[in-house]
Amino acid sequence: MRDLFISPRNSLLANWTGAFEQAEVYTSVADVKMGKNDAGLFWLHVDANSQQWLSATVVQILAGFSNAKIVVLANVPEQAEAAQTLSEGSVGYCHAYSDASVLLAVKAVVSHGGIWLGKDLLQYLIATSRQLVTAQPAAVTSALHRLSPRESEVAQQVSLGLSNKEIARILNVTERTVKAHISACFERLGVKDRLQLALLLNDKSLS
Amino acid sequence: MRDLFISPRNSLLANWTGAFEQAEVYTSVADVKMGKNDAGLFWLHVDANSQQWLSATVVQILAGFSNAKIVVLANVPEQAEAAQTLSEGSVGYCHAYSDASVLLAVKAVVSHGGIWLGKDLLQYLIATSRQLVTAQPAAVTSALHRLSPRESEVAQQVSLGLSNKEIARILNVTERTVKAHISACFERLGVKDRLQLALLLNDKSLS
DNA sequence: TTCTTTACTGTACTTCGGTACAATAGCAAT
DNA sequence: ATTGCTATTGTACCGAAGTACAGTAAAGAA
Repeated sequence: MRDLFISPRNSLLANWTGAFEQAEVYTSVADVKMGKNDAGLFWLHVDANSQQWLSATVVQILAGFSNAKIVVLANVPEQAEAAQTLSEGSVGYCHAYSDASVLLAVKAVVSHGGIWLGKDLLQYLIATSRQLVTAQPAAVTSALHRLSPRESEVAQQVSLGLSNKEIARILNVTERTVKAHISACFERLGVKDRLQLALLLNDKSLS
Repeated sequence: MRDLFISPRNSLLANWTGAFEQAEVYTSVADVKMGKNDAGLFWLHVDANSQQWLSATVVQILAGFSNAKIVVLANVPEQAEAAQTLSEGSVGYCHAYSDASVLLAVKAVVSHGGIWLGKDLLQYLIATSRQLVTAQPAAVTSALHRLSPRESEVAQQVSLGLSNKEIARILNVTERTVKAHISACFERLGVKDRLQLALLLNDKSLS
């Protein structure tokens, strides 16, 4: 099966030819020469905010080639976009910077009739689906419960966007103490910096 | 990675040993002898109406073996059961009568950090999730529209918690360029650091 | 009493984020 | 042709964030 990469830019070309020696790269579907019934795997490389182009391109490919399969490579993976494009007929959605071994696995799955999604996205789908059936308590509270009272307090201020200095002033302790609490939060919640802590406590984390 | 089949009966033994010569078959997790940090792929064979046993077993395995992965083989696949067990930490769910080639594919996927689901289940998940992930809040899209395409892309990666270095690698530009885009975002959106940018794009406006 | 957890602080250090000066180049509109 | 926006990169610098390796003090559980 031919591998046809449709990309507005060439930044990831090396990655693709590394995965598939026969990879063909185009900037537009219109450039593709292929029989209506030939089998082809289209890899659509999309930037953020390209939903319209993506949508139109998927329709165009599926209308023009009856045995085409489409996998979307997203620079900025997003659940809504994934759901949209999969419902329009794509059979895969993953990070654009996935390395060669992943691309090979994706091809193996979709060429056998499967659908490929990244782990984060899948778990998100599973989690949200379950919410529809059983309204679960927020994961946020369980995260906060793994912290000591003071740590929890500091964590919440971090998640509002306050700096260490500001938090220290508010709590009337030294900045060093704030750092100590924050480091403890990172350790206990398994995150690596204050931004990820904030995302976690704002319940925007996918992992 | 060892393949450990946990099954109440031996009816499918031949199938498994056909797929994995080294397959080990047990009737209970308690019989498994394995170091706490050894890597192992547990295949749990479940009948219909075994949700409780399944749930308990998954928890037991994940608690006892830190590098274990779990795939559920269901005699009677069911969406609710799949969603349940996947949310508890399983990384695969498929038909117990899947043939050897499928089992090998499943192993390939999960050993690379993926999740294996059948197509029906996936589409169910996508369909239900779409109801939840409709449109982004207007404030977010209007914020993104005040940025150039590249800036918007970078901003969204920031709001996922990525570091400058990671973003640079993904976009295949230098860290300096990423910094330039991010600074431009700050200026245009009137925020002062990446954390507030992330909160803004996650629609958690500051109080 | 000893052990554990929590809260707090100090010094020194490295890394990361962000800004201040730039500059080059493409592309589109006037 | 000039103007303006976008994308890119460079060097240098400063301050914030975070870690390493400490220590003190109080309270509650064993």
